Order: sequence, then structure tokens, then C-alpha cells
Amino acid sequence: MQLSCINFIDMIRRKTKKVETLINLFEQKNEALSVVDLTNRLSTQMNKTTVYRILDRLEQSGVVHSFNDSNGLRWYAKCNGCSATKHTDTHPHFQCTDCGTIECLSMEIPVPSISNRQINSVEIMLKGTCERCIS
Amino acid sequence: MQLSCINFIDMIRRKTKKVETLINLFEQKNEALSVVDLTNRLSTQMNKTTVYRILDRLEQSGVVHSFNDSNGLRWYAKCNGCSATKHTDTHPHFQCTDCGTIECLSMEIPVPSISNRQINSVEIMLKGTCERCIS
DNA sequence: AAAATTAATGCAACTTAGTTGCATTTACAA
DNA sequence: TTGTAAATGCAACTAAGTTGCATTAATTTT
Repeated sequence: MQLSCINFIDMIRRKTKKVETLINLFEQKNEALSVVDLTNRLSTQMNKTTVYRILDRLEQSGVVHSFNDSNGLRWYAKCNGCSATKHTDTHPHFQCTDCGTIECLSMEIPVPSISNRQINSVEIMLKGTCERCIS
Repeated sequence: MQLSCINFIDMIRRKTKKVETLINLFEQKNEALSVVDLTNRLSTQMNKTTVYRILDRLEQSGVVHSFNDSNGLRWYAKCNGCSATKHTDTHPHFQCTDCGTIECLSMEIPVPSISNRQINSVEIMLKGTCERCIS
């Protein structure tokens, strides 16, 4: 288990088993997870309302961040170096239009500033074919 | 009326009044329009199913493109230089977190390629405070 | 111009992601 | 061990978006 996982658990208020279950899922891969997928996979272990609420708490704590894909579905992915007060990890995502998987990319994409407007966050979604589906 | 409006009408199969009504709304400003907003504003003139279907046809014809905001709502904005077969206008958008307005930006944001993956489209959403709300 | 054909529209019912209120249970501190 | 606050389950709800089917409107054909 990585160091970040320990931080995860420290950040949130109560270290319930269900919270740990969700955190472990995020630790497994560097992929985003859709809420629909999570509620399905966890349907025997917890109520869907609980899934929504734990994800919400994890986001408030800076453990994960959320975004919506082009189908309007909500996804969550773990943050790197964020906290409850400082959400700075705004990495781009890559969604494979074949299998639907969303990867988190570590690259930095510089965005020019715009006159008369204040930019607070940047959401970048690249779409195409992933490593597995390309071959 | 701009030239593009004439092209708009030529692209789709039938130039019904309702189609023209929608196209005119997109011509008025360089802003994206949410489907929710459109169905509300047009509720006395046409059924919401019709709004959805006209928008769908306009997108198929390359007249507009759609995307989802971070609340999962669908938005449409007019394309520049697209057709039914060639969708190349992938300009970034700017959403004001105060008033919710989404502007289309004409800037080009270069995105580096990624190894072992094929990128087909790029969706960029900048979020912050717009010209009107900043003052 | 009338008939035939095809596309567009309205309406109602439906699907599904996400939310809310409230009662109950669990975790932690005193 | 008891009290308190947070976490959970459940059921009902909201709202965006979709579907099937009957009807209407626009084009084409005769």
C-alpha cells in the first residue's frame, strides 16, 4: 500500500470499513471510477446513497476529485497532493471511446489567460482509443 | 443575418419554423445554450422532445456541437466550419461559476500527443468568473 | 392540384442518475 | 458505560433525457 493511502484515511473524519473499501478501489489503479460503476460493484456491500455520501466526503477532504464525462456521468479519481483547503491537482483525463475507461494523465497542459476573466480551474478531457483497444 | 445562418438551414433536411427558431437563438450570441434553458424558454412554442430532436439533427449536420458541463447538463454551441462529415471545431469553453454562462473561446490550446494512445478529440472547459460578474 | 410518401412533431409514459428526509445504527469521547 | 455526533439504510422523490406511437406537416410523385 502506498503512502498516499495512509494520508487518505487520516484526512476524513471516521475511518469506517466502507470508507476504506472505497479508498482501496481508488488505490488499485490510476484510473477514474464512475459512480454508476461503483454503486453497481458495491451494491451488495452498501447502499448507493452511502456510496454517494462517502465520495462526497472524500472529495471535501481533498482525497479525490470529481468530474463529469461527455455522457453526463460523474466520475471520481484520486488527487495528488491536495487537501481539504487546497485543491490544486487538476490533471487532464483521457477517456477511451471504445471501452469507456478514463485514465488520469500526469502531463501539464498550459492554458493561456483570458482578458477580463478570472480562471479558477481547468478541466481537460482527451478522447480517443486507449492502449488496450488500439491493438 | 450572417452567412453562417444560411449555411445552417441548408445543412439540415427540412427548414421547419421550429428549426429556424432554434438556429436563430444560436446566432444571437457567441454563447453556448443549455438544453434545460432551451426547453424552458421554448416550452410554449414546442415540446421538449422536439427541442432534443432538433438539437440532435443540428449536431448531426455539423451546425452545432454538444458537451456536458460539470453539473452533467448538456449544452450546445454553434460550430465554425464544420459539416456532417467533418467535425473539426473543438474550441475551448469558459463557464462562469457565478452566473453559469458558457462562452465559446476562439483560442487554440495545443495538446501534446500521448504514447500508445490515439487522441481523436479534446474537450477543454475553463471555469472562473466572467466579464460581467467580475466587477 | 391531388395523392402518396417521408420527415417532423406532440404526448404520455418511461428510464435512470442523483438527492432528500428520517429513522436507525455505529463509532468515538467523556 | 453512557452520551453524542457521525454514518448508514431505506423509501420516496426530482429532473434530465429517451422511446413508442399516433398525428401533423412538408415534399415528391403522379
